[in-house]
Amino acid sequence: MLESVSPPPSRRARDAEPSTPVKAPYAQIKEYLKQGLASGHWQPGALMPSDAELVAQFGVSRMTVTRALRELQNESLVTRVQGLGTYAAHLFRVSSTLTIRDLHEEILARGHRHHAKVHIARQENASAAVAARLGLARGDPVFHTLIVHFENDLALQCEDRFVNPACAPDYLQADFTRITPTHYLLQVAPLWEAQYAIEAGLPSPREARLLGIPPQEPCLIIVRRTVNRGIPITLARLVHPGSRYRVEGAFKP
Amino acid sequence: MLESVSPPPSRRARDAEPSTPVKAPYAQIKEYLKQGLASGHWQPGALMPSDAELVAQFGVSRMTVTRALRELQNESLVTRVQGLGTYAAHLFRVSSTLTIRDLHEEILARGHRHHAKVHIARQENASAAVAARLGLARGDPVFHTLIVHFENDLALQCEDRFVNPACAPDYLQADFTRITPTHYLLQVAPLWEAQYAIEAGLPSPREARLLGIPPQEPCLIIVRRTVNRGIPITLARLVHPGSRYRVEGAFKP
DNA sequence: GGATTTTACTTGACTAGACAAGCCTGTGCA
DNA sequence: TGCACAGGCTTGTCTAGTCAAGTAAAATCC
Repeated sequence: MLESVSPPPSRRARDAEPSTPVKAPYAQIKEYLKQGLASGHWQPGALMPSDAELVAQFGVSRMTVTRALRELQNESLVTRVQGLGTYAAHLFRVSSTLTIRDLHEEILARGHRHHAKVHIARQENASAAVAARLGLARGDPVFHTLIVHFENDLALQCEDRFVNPACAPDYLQADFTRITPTHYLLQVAPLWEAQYAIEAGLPSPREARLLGIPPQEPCLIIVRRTVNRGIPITLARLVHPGSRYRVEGAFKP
Repeated sequence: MLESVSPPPSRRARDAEPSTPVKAPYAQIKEYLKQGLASGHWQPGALMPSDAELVAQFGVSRMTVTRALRELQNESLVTRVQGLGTYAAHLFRVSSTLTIRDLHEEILARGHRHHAKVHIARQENASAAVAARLGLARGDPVFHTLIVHFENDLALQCEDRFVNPACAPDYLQADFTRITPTHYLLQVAPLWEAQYAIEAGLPSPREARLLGIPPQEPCLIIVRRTVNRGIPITLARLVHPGSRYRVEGAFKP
C-alpha cells in the first residue's frame, strides 16, 4: 500500500469548485494504481493490492474496484489470475500500437484537398498469386482498380487493389473520384480483420510514372489484406513516395 | 430487434457437453450485437437496442448488459450517448492498430540469433535539435549510443539513440551486447508514452556502411520519441534495410 | 402561436450482497 | 514420509435495485 498517497478520498465532493468536475470513483482508483505503476512502486511482476484491500482503502463496493482493475487489464497494465491476485504487468512485453488512418480523412484533417484519378477499374481473371490470397481459383473473375490519390495536386498514394466480387458485386459501379475504395468496402462489409505489412522499397516503373517521381526514389509500401468473417475481401498495395508521406502515431497506455 | 436470431438463451446450460464451456452471458450479448453489426443489420449510425430492451430480451440484469455494451464501446463498435441511446459506430472511422515489437524479441521469436555491435556509447553535448526534443538546453550532457543489430550475422537495424541522463544516469554502464537499450530503458522507467514516425528514405553514408548495404538502397526508418510522466526519456532513429525488414501487424476488433 | 415546464426515456455510475472457480497452504490420516 | 482434503484466500461474474444527468417530445401556460 502506498501510505504516502492520499487515502480514501471523500466519497463525493459536492461542494467542489466546478472547474474540477470530480472524477468518478472507479477513475480515481484507476489513476491511483496507474501512478503507482508509473512511479515504479509496483515493479513488473509484483503483487498488487487485492480487490478486498482496495474496497477497504477507498470505501467503495467491489464492482467499482473490479471495473478499475478490468480496465487496467484491458490496457495491459496489470495481469489478474484467479486464485492468485493482481500483478503489475511486464511492461517490456507490451507491444505498442500505431494507428493507420484512412487517407481521405487524413488529408481532410490537414485541411487540404483530396482528389483521385482512376487509371484502371475493370474485371480481370485472377492470377495465381492473387487467387491464392483472395481464396479464389486461378482464372476466377476479380475486380481490379488502380487509383492515384492526390493531396493538393501532389500525388501521395498509388493504390493497386483487387477485390473479391462475392463480397462487393457492385464495386465497379462506385465513383472512386468521390469515395475511396476503403470507404466503399467498409459500407458493404464492415472491417473485421486486417493484416498489414509496411516496408520500404522501390516503385515499379509504372508506379513511378503515375506518382511523378524518379524510379529510384524510396517508397513506403503498405500491403494490406482484409478479411470479413473468414472470407477475404480485398488485397491492396499502397505505394507512397518516401519524401511525401510517412505514418505517424502515438502510443499511450 | 433481430427476430431471426436465437432469443434469450437458457440462463445457464448446466447440462451442456463439456466441449462447449458455456460463454458468460455478457459475452453472449456482446457476440449477438457484434454479429448484428457484422451482418449489416444495424447500419452505421443506426439506433441500437436500449439497455432496457436487452435486459428484457436476455433476461439478465442491467449491469450485465452494461458490461457488454461498454466493451463494444471500447472497441469502437458502438457509440453511447447519455439521454439518447446506443448507436452503431461509423466503422470507416475506426483506425486500425499495428504492433511494433522489440527487435530482440522478434528475432528470438523467429528462432534466430541476435547480436549487437556497439559503435558509439558515450556522453556528448546536446545539439540544438536533440536538446529541443529531449527538453534540455543546448550543450547539456546527453548519452549517445550507436548500435547495429544483427539477425544471424545479417545487419538488420542501425540504432542511433540519445538518452536523457536525468532518466537513466547509469545508461552507459549497461552491456548493450547483451541487452537492448529499449529493454534497459523500460526497466529504468516504464514506457508511458511514445510518438512514432515511420518513413521510407535513404540511409546516411555512415549508416549504409555500418549496415553493409549500397547507399541508394531504400530503408525503412522509424523515429521514436519516448516520454515518461512528461519528461522525455529517449530519442531513437532506427534504420532498417528495406530488403531485409518490414513491419507486420494484424488488426482485429 | 410561442415560450416554458413537465414527463418519459436514455445512459452513467454505484451499492451490497451472492455464488463459482482457481490456487495455495496447513492439517490430519495412513 | 507421503498423500488427500479442507480452509482461506484470490479473481470472475452476476443480481436487483438506486440515484444522477442528459435528451427530446409532449403538455401546459401566457
